Amino acid sequence: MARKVEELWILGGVTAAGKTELSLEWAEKNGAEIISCDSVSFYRGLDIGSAKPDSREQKRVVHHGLDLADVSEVFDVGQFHAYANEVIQDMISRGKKVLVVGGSGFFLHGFLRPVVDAVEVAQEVRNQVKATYENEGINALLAQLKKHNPEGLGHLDTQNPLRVIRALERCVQSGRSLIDLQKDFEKLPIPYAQLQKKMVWLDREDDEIVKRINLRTQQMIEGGMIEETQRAIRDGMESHPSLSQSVGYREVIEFLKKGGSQNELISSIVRSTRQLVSKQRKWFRKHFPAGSCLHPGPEKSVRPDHIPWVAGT
RNA sequence: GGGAGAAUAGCUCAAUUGGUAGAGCACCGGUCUCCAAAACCGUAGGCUGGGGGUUCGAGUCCCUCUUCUCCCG
Repeated sequence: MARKVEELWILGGVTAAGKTELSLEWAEKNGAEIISCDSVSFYRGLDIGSAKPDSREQKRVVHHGLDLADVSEVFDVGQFHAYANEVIQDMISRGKKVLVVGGSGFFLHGFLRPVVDAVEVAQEVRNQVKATYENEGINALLAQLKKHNPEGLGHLDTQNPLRVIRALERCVQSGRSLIDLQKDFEKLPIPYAQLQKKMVWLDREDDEIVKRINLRTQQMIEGGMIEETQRAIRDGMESHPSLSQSVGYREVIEFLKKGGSQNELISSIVRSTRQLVSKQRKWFRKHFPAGSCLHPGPEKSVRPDHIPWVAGT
């Protein structure tokens, strides 16, 4: 008698492809709860610009992964997966199906492969490395890194300040070399291995996506995204290292500072949203299983019972 | 009608006294172990508005045509 294997349903997809509606329909029919995997929807107050499911939609299906942090604090992939792990255990113990929905590649990656190790960098180390970078530049960081890594820096992108900062933090914190840390990292087990992953990602023809992005951006601005951004700024979003650079909010912040017409604002948001879609497509093609791209025709929606789920690893 | 200026990559603009056209952005491709909707790297892209002239050599100087902008009537 085989024991029952629980599933982890993962619905990915590019921005504006229609993930939200499809996820609600599928979850309703299957008695699932949803874990949102959207790096901007994690934050309280960022509702319109992140296209967060609204209160009516949240009433249709129980949602997790929304409103977990303030815009002044960083909610990183490690924290997200600590959270997701707990929520998933709980959902399974309550007999609920688990549906992960989102378009944030790096955060989705954490369901498929290890993305964090055990090294927890203390705030003092973080501050110290940051101060060195700000006062002395990236070369000072590389010099320190070389002391910690007589055998070389492995695959580190030495031109990318963020990568170098992260690398040095981990070396200082752990007292170990990058190559050493890398070896341990490679031994980490596949996450959520006890669950059978069922994956699909939603995409649409470019013309169709552009139409949807145009419409949606217009609606966001009319729906109060500028005011939402002003509130978020007041709550400290600008001190957040990546949130203030996120698609849409970045453009509104610039609009608030430099002015300009609303049409220019909208077209700049549309442009960066299209860039995001392009990056997302590349990510899904590379990291999701072959054949897991769901591509409805123009103006078409997908029947939730017709989703061609593909087994993931 | 008269005068002035401009025309260079998809866009905005560079190019010392005339010496085989560069950058930013966009596009396309790629990287990434806790800021990832971020950050970083790379490729490609031009008969320099058309035609003629001067010169060893013209984006650059001269003539002409076209288009656009501004000013005066």
